[in-house]
Amino acid sequence: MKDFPAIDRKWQKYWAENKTFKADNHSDKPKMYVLDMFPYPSGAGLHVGHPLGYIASDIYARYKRHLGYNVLHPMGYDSFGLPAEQYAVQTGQHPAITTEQNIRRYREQMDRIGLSFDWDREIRTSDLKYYKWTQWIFLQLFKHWYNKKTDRAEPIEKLIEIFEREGNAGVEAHANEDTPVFTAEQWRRMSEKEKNEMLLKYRLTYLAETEVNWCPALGTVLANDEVVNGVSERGGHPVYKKKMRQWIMRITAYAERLHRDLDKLQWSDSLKEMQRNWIGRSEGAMITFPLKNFDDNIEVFTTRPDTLFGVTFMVLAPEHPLVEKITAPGRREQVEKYVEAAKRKSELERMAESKEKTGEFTGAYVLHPFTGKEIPVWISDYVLAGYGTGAIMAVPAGDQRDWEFARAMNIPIINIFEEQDIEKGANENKDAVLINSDFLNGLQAKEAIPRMIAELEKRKLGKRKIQYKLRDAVFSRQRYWGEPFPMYYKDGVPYPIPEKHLPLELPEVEDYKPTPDGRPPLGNARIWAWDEANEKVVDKALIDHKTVFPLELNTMPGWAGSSWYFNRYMDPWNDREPFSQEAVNYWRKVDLYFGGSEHATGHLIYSRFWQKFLYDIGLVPEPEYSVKLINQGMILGTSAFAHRVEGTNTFVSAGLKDQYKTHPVHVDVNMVDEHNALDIEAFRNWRDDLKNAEFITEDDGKFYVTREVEKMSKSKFNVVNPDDIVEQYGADTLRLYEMFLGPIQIAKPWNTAGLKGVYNFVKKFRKLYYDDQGRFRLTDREPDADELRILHGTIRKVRTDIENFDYNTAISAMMIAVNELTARKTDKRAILEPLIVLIAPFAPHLAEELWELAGHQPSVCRAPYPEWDEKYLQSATKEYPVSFNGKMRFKITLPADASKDEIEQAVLAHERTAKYLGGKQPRKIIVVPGRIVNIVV
RNA sequence: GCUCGGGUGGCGGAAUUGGUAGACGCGUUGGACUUAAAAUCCAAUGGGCAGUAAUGCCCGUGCGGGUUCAAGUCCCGCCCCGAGUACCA
Repeated sequence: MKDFPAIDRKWQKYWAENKTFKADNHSDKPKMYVLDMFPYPSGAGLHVGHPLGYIASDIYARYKRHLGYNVLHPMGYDSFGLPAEQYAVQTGQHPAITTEQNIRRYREQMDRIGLSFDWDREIRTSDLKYYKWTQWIFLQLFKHWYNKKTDRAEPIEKLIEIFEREGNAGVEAHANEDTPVFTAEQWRRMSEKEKNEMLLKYRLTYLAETEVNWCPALGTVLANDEVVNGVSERGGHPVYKKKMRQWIMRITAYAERLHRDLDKLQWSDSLKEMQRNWIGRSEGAMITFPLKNFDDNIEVFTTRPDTLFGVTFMVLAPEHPLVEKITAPGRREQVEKYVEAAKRKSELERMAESKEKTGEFTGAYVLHPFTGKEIPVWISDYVLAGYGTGAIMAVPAGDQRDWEFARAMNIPIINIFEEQDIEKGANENKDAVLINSDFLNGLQAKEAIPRMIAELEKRKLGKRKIQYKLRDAVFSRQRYWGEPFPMYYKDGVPYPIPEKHLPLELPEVEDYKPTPDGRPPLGNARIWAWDEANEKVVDKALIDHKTVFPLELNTMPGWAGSSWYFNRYMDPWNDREPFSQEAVNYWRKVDLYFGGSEHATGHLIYSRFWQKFLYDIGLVPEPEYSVKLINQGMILGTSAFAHRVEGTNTFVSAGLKDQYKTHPVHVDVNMVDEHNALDIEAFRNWRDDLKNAEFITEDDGKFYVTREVEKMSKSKFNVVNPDDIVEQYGADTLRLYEMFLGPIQIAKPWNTAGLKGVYNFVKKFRKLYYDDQGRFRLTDREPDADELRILHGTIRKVRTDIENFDYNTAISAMMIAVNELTARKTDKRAILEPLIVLIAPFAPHLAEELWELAGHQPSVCRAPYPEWDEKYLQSATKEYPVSFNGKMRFKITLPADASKDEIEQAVLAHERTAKYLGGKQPRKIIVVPGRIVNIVV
């Protein structure tokens, strides 16, 4: 018998040479698209946690191939990214080289696990042939606008036509807030520059001076999902608000559809909920408050228009554009000081101080739209500039934050709720009955809100409004290692490079750092200007020339390439379009997507947005590319700790540590055995400072460590490398064990000791096919009823479990079957051959080996799963509901072909029946043809 | 704080959605084989009580109530853990 690693190598080589997993774009078989989120190839390589999702999807893909599907199961690399660039800054090595090395390592590790990818379709986002089309899609976004009337993206030419015909008054678009109204005549009189600037306010990707998350340490802006708790997700550096001219994606145009279509998705509740929260849809009203002594109004958004009569003050965000204009001369100094201070604070500081409410009175007043009463206008940083209008109507009786502010600033509070004590806090309960509220008196929020909105709309004081938390996504990064924007600037206005000249290739630079004057790294590129007349990239020294213009210096963010890659896999060789209509109409969408939930508010929302855009412009046939998604949970590390006696170089074993004052030290898990005993010699040699360490051992002379579950990471010395496992036990054992650990959706700790169980199973499984002399042997004898029951019961269980991704219980079922068949010394082909196919998705290497030994063509891909169903139907078990006097009481499980007598006997024997009848004999037991058992008492 | 998950042996986890709780695996204990160890195989393994024994009984799914012939599963009220989010008006 060959050892397992030898079998692995044999079949991995076979699959690669025969392109066993090549998917065809033309097939009569039903199609199945199984996709993993592609990885960023980092320098550290894969640890045992990474392949979890790949193994899970691989099992599904292989299983579906057995069932006769044409399976598309591709893999690639999200290969633009920060680490390669940071490495380049330090060493001067081109990021492409680092990336190439890392990819090679990833590929090697994936191959060793026996993953059935169609490598002919491999894509890399940093590949010229790929990012050509990322740039192309960017240009399409630039060339489209969002028409609210048709609720979809439309070509910008159509908008220009409308402008020329009738101006923009009748246009309902998702456009910038500050877009002025103009007539057709005004439009025609605009200069080219003015026209372009106007159109920019409508385009789905636009250039705008906006407040962005600026991270000085990384030298770049960050999208909202890249800022976590006020610091950068990568590196944890402080993040500040800063105004910059940036490319922005108008994702808010799709907010409603992104929200609405979540209902169509078979994602986990938590994932959908995360996206819902991120989109943050809330229904309410826009209300206009006229300013006293000014021509302007203050507009606010509120979800509680019913509390309008409780307003006692207004609050503007410090950044609100009206602040400067309306501040009274006597208040100017304090207000300016407050605004300055707010600007200087980092996100983190602003959050840290969130407990205490601060603010300043502007000296201005608005008039209450119904009562006409004067209401003071304040500024405070508890109102966010980026949400709603950046201004609120404050109702201290109904909103806790307003209540706190009112208390802090000594502003009066009007109670507008019946029988509610608002001495200690606001009443946010919507069931409270309104008082002091004119025509709303006596109503609850449920009726009062629509009443108030109707009244506001009637009097033209406000209107119904749906507000989203989702903001337009900043798309510019001040980095080198990303897709260049195919844009150049003429007269300060952006122009696209003609599509036929794509890709705009990333230029060489001498230095990957930003330029000395603070421009992005592409500022270091010499050949980086666009010659409009000759339509080519030229030396930027020529920029003085009339037809040569500067190119964009920013690059696209990491999520650009990952927002459409799933479509590219369908037709990755295409160099005339991103993918052919034929291919995309055949594969349509991803049938099953595997990935981590950490992408909920990043990749998974941006890619849905791009898919909807591509759908609008007729490039893809589905508005959602991934209806079914499985989130695999993380595999955690089990860290080991030795306990050092404080102030000494003496370590004390776990059982004795309570007798000393100690602190824990991470120990490399590879130096600890499965009983938690430490290899003291290895530990001493691990680091210089441990050479002379002393050890207080336990009575058995051993030194024990303590264990704790943490994230798997190099710095915690708890990383387990899949290569080591594969080398020792074979790939099949690793695959089975990762799946056996628990449900794939749940985070669970890795424990190498448990491997033994599945390794035994793999060995036992193989042993079934060999006689006592170690010869492969299958006989053609007829199987008996027991053997058939075991086989088909297992087939049923494993099949339903795979369909539900309950791989751990599927493996349990196979373990039971193998134990039972071993006990019976089964050697029949009719039983053991189907079993090979059953285990093949989990343990493909062993399955191939046995399948070949059994005399079949290699590659179990064409094994006849469906044929077995009939046999299964004959021998499977069924559930029989049992009722007492017609009322259903319980169910018994028996073979599907059980006779009437057998069922009667089973019911009588059933312990619970006897219990329920209290020892009485049933008058009669009726077994009805519909397989319902009725007991007449 | 809010939202969504989840609490089952020493451990990872099962339980066909209201029907014999603890499948399967690890670990542990005992046994077989062996000069010995490893490997392998067999048996036991939630807790308690009674019995020489086969076996029988009681208690047990975070806590307290409830519905039901029957609750890990459903309802009400708590406690704890995890994830996301954070002054979103």
